[in-house]
Amino acid sequence: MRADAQRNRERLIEVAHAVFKERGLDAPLDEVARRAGVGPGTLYRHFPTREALHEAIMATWIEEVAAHVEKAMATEGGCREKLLAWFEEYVSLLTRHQGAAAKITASLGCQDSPLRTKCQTYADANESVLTEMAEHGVLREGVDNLDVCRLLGGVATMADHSSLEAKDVRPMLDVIANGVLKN
Amino acid sequence: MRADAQRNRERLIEVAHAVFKERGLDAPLDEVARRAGVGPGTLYRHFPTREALHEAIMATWIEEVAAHVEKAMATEGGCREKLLAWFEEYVSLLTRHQGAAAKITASLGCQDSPLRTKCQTYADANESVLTEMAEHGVLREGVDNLDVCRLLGGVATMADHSSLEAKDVRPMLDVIANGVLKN
DNA sequence: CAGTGAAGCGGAGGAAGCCTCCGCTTGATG
DNA sequence: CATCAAGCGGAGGCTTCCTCCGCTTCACTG
Repeated sequence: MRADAQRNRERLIEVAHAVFKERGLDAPLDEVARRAGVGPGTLYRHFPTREALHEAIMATWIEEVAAHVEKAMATEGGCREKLLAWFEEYVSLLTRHQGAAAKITASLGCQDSPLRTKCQTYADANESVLTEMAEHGVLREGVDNLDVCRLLGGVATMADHSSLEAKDVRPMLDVIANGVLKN
Repeated sequence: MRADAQRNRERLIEVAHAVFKERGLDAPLDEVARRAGVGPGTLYRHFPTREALHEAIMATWIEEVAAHVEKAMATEGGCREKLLAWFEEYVSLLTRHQGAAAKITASLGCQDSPLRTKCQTYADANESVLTEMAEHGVLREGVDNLDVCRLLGGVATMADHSSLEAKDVRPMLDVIANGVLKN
C-alpha cells in the first residue's frame, strides 16, 4: 500500500472513532470523510461498508477484553461477585459507543457478518468465565454461552437506548446471575 | 374533524400497518403516504412524527394485551410454566413489527415519550403477573417490574435483530425465570 | 341552493445522507 | 527524470425526510 493511502487509512480510523463516540455508530459517513479531510470516495475505497469501518474501530477494543476478564475475576468475594463483576465489564465494553451493543450482539449467531470475529472475542471471553464457574460447580446445568451473551447483549442494548447508569443495570444483571448460578 | 380528514386518517393508519409489517417500523413514510393515495403533507399533518404514527398503530394491539395475560395464566402446570408462557407472549407481542421491541422498551423509563401509554400497558400486564407470582410466594424478594420488563425487552430486541425463533428464545426466558423465581 | 370562510389537501422542492464514477494527481520505481 | 498504476476528490444521482403554500373541498348560513 502506498504511504499516502496508509496515512489516510489511519487518519480515517482515528476520526471515525471520534465521530462515532460523539454521534453513535450511525453517524453520517460523509462527516467522517469531511473531518478527516478526504473525499467520500476515499473513505468508501478504504471501507466499502459502514460495518467495515466499525470493525476497524473495534479492533482496538478487542485487545483489552482479556484484561477485563482478569480484572473481573480478581474481584474480592465468591463466584457470584466475580460473575457480576464480569457481567458489568461485559455490558460496559458493549456500550462504549452508542448503537454498538445491538450491532455486535446481532452478529453473534451469524457466520457471515463482518463483525463476527469481534463478537466472537466477547463470546469467548464470556465462555471462559462460565467455564470457570462450572469448574467451581456453581453453574446450573444446561446454561448455554450463546444465550448468556444474548441476554447480556440485550441488557446492554436497553442500557444504550435508555441511557441507563450502572446502578440501573445492576439489578438486571442480578437476575441473570440468579438464573445462571445454582443457589 | 371534517369527514374527508377522518377518512384519510383511518386510511393512513391502515396502510401504515401494512407497510410497517412488511418493512419494519423504519419504513419510509413517503411510501405510506403514496400507498394511501395522499400527499406527504397530509400524512405529516395527521402524524407530525414517526412516533405518532407508531402510537396510532399500536393502539390496536393494546386491547389484546389483557387477553394474552389470561391466556398465559391459563397454562397447564405450576407457576413456573405460567410465568414462562407469559414471557413468551410478552416477547411475541413486542416482536410483531420489526424494530418495535427496542422502541417500546426504550420508552419505558421516560415520561415524555409519545409511546409511554403503550409501553405502560405492557408494564402493567407484566406487573399483574409478577404480583400473582408473589401472592403464591414463589417470587424472589426485591424483583422489580421495570427490570423484568427491560430484560424481556432486551430478549425481544435480540430476537428481532437476529430473527430468532421461539425455540431459540426459550432458553433465555428460562434463565430469567430462574432468576426471578425462588427455587 | 348559493355563497363564504376555514379546514384540509397535494406535491414541489430544499436539505441531508448514501454511494459511485471518472478525470486528475501523486508516490514508487527503474 | 520519466512513467504509470495506485490513489484521490468531489460532482452528482438516488432516496428519504419534512415544510410550505397555493388550490380545493367541506360544512355551515342565510
